[in-house]
Amino acid sequence: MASPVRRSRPGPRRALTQEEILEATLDLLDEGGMKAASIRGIAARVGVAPNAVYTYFPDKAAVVQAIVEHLLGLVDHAVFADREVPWRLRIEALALELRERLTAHPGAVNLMIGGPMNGPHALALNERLMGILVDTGLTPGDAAKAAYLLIVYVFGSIALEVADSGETHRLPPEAERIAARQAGLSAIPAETHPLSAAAAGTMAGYISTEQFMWGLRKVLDGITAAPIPEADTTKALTS
Amino acid sequence: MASPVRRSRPGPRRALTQEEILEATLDLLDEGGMKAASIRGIAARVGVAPNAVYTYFPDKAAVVQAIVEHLLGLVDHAVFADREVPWRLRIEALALELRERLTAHPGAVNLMIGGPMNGPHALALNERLMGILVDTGLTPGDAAKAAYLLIVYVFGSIALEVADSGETHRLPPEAERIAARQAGLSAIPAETHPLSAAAAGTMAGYISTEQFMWGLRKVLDGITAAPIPEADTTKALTS
DNA sequence: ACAAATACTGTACGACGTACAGAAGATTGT
DNA sequence: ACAATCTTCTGTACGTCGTACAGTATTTGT
Repeated sequence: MASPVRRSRPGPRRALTQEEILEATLDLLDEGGMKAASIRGIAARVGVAPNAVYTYFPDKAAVVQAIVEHLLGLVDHAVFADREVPWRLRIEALALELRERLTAHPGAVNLMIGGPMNGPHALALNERLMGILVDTGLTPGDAAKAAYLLIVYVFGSIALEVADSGETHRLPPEAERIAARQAGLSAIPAETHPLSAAAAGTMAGYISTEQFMWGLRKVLDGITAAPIPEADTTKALTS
Repeated sequence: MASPVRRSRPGPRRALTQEEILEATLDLLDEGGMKAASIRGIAARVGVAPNAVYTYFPDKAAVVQAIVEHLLGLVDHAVFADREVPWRLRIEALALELRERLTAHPGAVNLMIGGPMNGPHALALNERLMGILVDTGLTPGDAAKAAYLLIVYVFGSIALEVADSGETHRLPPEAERIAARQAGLSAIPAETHPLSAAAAGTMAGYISTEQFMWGLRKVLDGITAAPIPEADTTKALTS
């Protein structure tokens, strides 16, 4: 064993902390989008030479991963542990919280989808979701599958939502984005796409909170619904 | 009006086509991942100077967008138009087809989530899904919402699946990826995360076809399930 | 034959991630 | 107290990226 607790090692004191770098990165991400969050930009903002960042993180991918973890850590799971609250409410609140936290930093969402979500906070989220789901009587196996289904839905919604606004670093208000979609969708030719043309109004709201909640409730309905026996089409498809 | 059909304009004949460039890009994407699909790499592969690519596309973003459209275009929607087939089967087959087409090019999936999916093929997919859903008796409004729910689920699943494997340009076989996840998840501490630790086996299969189909069926169950009246928690949440 | 329009090449710029070498600073053993 | 040692940072540099600019070659319509 080496020295059990090394209070300090020889060498100058660090001018920064990992947190300071992450804060700076998040600021840059919010102000200028993904392309502004460069190693050189981060270094400039915290006032060091570009390569000094490599003292704190081995490479840029590590910074990105840490940012993702940092953001997931902002979600206070404990709030949703109260078993007095109906379980659907707990999940809906957790999903909304996640959506708010993440859409506040659109640039970071793309980074999140760019790599595996293995970190401790991602695991904690899984544990929290499973905890709520087993309370409903689901078996651990089904609870895990349902937890992932919810994760896929929430993160998929968020990813498609921020992607819809393109490279913007700060999402415009929801009403504005819906109006922009409305304008774009008004050009749908009714001859070739009658259904979409008729539902253009609804489609403009694909990225709305209302659609998010609607879909979430359908997912929750599906999780609790009795299985449909004749719907097992596995054999027909994998032939 | 200018000349209605300009067969050819002055200037040398083009040495390439947009399709050739897209093919080359897709090849590079498959061989070397996102970072290999550079303008310079594409140009080298088709045998021109880097900036010659700008004759066919205004910038790299346009190439990316075209790639996404190209991939979506590979999905043959017409196959799923047959109303004789049960609607759940049609949607499941369409979802599986999409998943297969897209996971075949993991590098392209990240690009897809990076920008809005406005193209004609994305719209065609929406129209196709709505067509199947209105066949079940859904109103056009609900059909649109349900179509987007399905899109979110399918693309979210795919995005998380390819993200789980990191930067690999070609996805390893499913069994291999599951085993890798299993190994990683075996380190979950049972004291702090008892549920996850107990369900590690199921969690390893989060990226499996089985989980994909399980979730899809739950979503379909949710879409067809009778609404749960007391589950309307909107007021409690938006207070 | 000539002028106009187009497709390409050559070159170059700024920004990126990051490797390498060296200088400055803080702690340790003596 | 001093020197050895280890760490943190700076300076510099390399290779790669997207792409702007100017020039050259090729095809067309007149």
